[in-house]
Amino acid sequence: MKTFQTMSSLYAPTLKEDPADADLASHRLLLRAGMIRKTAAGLYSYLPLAWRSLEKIEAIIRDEMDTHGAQEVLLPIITPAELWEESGRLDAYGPELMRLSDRHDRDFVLGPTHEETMTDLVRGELRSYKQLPVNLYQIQQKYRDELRPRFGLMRGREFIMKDAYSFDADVEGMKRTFDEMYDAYSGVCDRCGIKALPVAADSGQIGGSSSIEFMALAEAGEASLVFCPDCGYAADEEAATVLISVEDGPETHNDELECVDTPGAHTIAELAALFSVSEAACRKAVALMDGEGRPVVCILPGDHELNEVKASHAFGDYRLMDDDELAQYGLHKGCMGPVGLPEGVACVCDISLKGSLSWLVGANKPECHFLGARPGRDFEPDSWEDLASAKASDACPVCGKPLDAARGIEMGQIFQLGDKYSRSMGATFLDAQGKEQYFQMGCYGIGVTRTLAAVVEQCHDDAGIVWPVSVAPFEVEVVALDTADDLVWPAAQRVADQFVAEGVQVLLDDRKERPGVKFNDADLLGLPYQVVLGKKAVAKGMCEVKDRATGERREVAIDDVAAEVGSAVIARRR
RNA sequence: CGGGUUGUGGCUCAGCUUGGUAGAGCGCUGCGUUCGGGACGCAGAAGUCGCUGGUUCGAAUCCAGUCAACCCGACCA
Repeated sequence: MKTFQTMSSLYAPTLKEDPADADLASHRLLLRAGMIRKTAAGLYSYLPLAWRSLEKIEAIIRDEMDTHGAQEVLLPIITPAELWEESGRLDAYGPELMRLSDRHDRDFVLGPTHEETMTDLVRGELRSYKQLPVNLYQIQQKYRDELRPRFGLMRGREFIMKDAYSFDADVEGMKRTFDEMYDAYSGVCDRCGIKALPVAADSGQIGGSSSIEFMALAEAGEASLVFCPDCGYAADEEAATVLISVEDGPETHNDELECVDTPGAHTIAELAALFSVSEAACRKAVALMDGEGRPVVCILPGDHELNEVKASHAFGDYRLMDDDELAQYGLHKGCMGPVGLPEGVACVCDISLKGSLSWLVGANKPECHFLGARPGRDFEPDSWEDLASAKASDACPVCGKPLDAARGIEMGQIFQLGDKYSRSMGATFLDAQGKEQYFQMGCYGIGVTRTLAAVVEQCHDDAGIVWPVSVAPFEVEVVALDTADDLVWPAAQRVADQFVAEGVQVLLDDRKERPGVKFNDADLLGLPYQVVLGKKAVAKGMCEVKDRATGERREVAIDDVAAEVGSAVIARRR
C-alpha cells in the first residue's frame, strides 16, 4: 500500500551553514537541502530528493520525445575506441575523452556523446528509405574529462544526458525531424518550469550545419547571448552575426594618411581618450598564429573583441601570439595595424569595417598610430571576415533594431548533422531509385542534471528552493509542530494519509524538533505547499497552508485541506 | 595548462607571524527545562592537524617535495 514519506526516515541531511566551496545558488542549495553530495571533483551522488526530481524531469523528457516520434533505447556507456577512430573524433575530442583499456589492452572510451555508437547500431539494419525516418534516444550517464569541472551539477565530469539521434532519407526529412525536436524541447523547458530562450548556436565539436541551443536564462549562466526584443532574433554570442555600427576615425588634412606620436597609448581606451573619440572610432589589432602556423594580424572595431569561435572557423586551430613571436615578426604590442605590416604577416579585417574610409590604427612602430588610413589606398587586406563578438548595442541582423544581452545556462542543444557521421562511418540506405544514399542525421541533447541545476538557479529565494510543482521532489510537506500532542500528531498522520489518497506526493515532518527548525528546513527544501499543524489551530479543527512561492498563508479546515490543496497541486502539474 | 587561494573532529573556522604536544561554534549521544521561525543548562563521544621527507631536545606552526580541493582564464549538455 502506498503511504507517505516521513522526514525522520528520509535520507536528506540538511546543512545549516553554507558549504565553503559552493558559490552558485543551485550548487549551494542542492547541497544544503541534502539533495546531492560530492564524491570527487565533478562527480556527484544524487540523494533521494534529487533522484525524485531527476526522475520527474526524465519523465517529462520521455513524454515529449515519445509524442514527437522518438523511441527510447539504451546503449553501452563503454564504447570501443575503434568507433571513434572511424569517425575521426578520437583525436578531435582529445583529452576530453575518459579512456580506459581492458585486460587485453583493448582501448575503450566512456561515451561523452553517442553519434558513433548510434550510427554503428543502425548501419546495416536500416537499409531502405521505407524504414525511415527513425529517431532513437536514451537517458544515461555521460563522461567528459572537463578542463575545469565546476558549479556543482552545472558542469560535472559525469552527468546525466538525454541524447537522441535521427536518421532521415533526405534534407527535408531531417529538417522536419529537427522541427519536431524543437517543439519537444520547448515543451520540456516549459513543463519543467524553466524560462528558456532558443538561440542560434555554433555546432562546435559535434559538427553539422545548423544548431539551436535552449538557454535557461540566469545571471549565473556560463553562456552569453544576444536577443532582439523587437523581432525575436536570438543567438549565442559565439554564433551571433550582428550588424556592428562602425565610426570613422578623426579627419586629417586632405584626407591623407598621417603618422602621429602616441606615447603611452597602448590600449584602446587610452587611444580613444588621447584623440577624444569613441572606442568604436579606433581599430583594434590582434596578432595570432593560424592553424597552419602562419602569422595573421586581425583588425577589429575598437569596441569589440575577437570572437574565438568565429576565429577558429576562419583560422583553424589558431592561438594568440606570445611576446616572443610578436618580436620575431617585428610587431609591437599596442601599436599594431594594417598599414606597413612586416613581410609575410597576413592582414584580415572584420567585415563590419568594410565601407569605413578613415581608420585610426597602430603604425607598426613603437608609440605611433596612423590617422586617416584608408583600405585600398594605404593597405590591402588579405581578406574580410566575420570575426567580432556580438554585444548589446549592436544591431539585429533581421530587423536592425538594437539588441539586448543576457546570460544563460545551456540546458539543451539540437543539431542538423547532415551526412557528417553517416559518410565518415559508411552508413547508407537505398532510395526509391535503388541508389545508395547517406543518412541525413540530426542529434539532440538535454543535460538532465544540468536542467535540475537550472531549475534551482531560476527558482529560489533567500530561504531556499522554490520548486515548480512539476519537478518538486514531493508536492506537499505536512509539518507536525508538536508530535507529542495527542491531537496534533494523529491529525498530521490523517492529513498525510488523505493526501496520499488524493494521489499527491507528501512528505511528513515528524521529527522531534523545535518549530523554527522545521519551518527553516521546509523553506529550504522548498516543496510547493506546506501544511502546518499546530496545537491551537488543531484544537479548532484548522491547519495553516503556506504557498512556498508567494509566501501566502491561510487557515483551512483539517478535513478539507487534502482535497483543496490536492486539487491545486494537480492543477499545477504539467 | 597558466594565475590566485586553501587543506586542522561530520560542517563552518581560529591557532601558524614569534615551535613547547589541539581549540571554538554548529552538528552528534545522554539527562533535564523549553516548544509557531534554526532554544538553554549539565554531562559526554569524536581530530594520523592532506601526505612524505628535512631542520630541531621538541613541528599544526619553520624548510623542501608531493597530493587534493576551490576561484579566475582556454572547453561544453
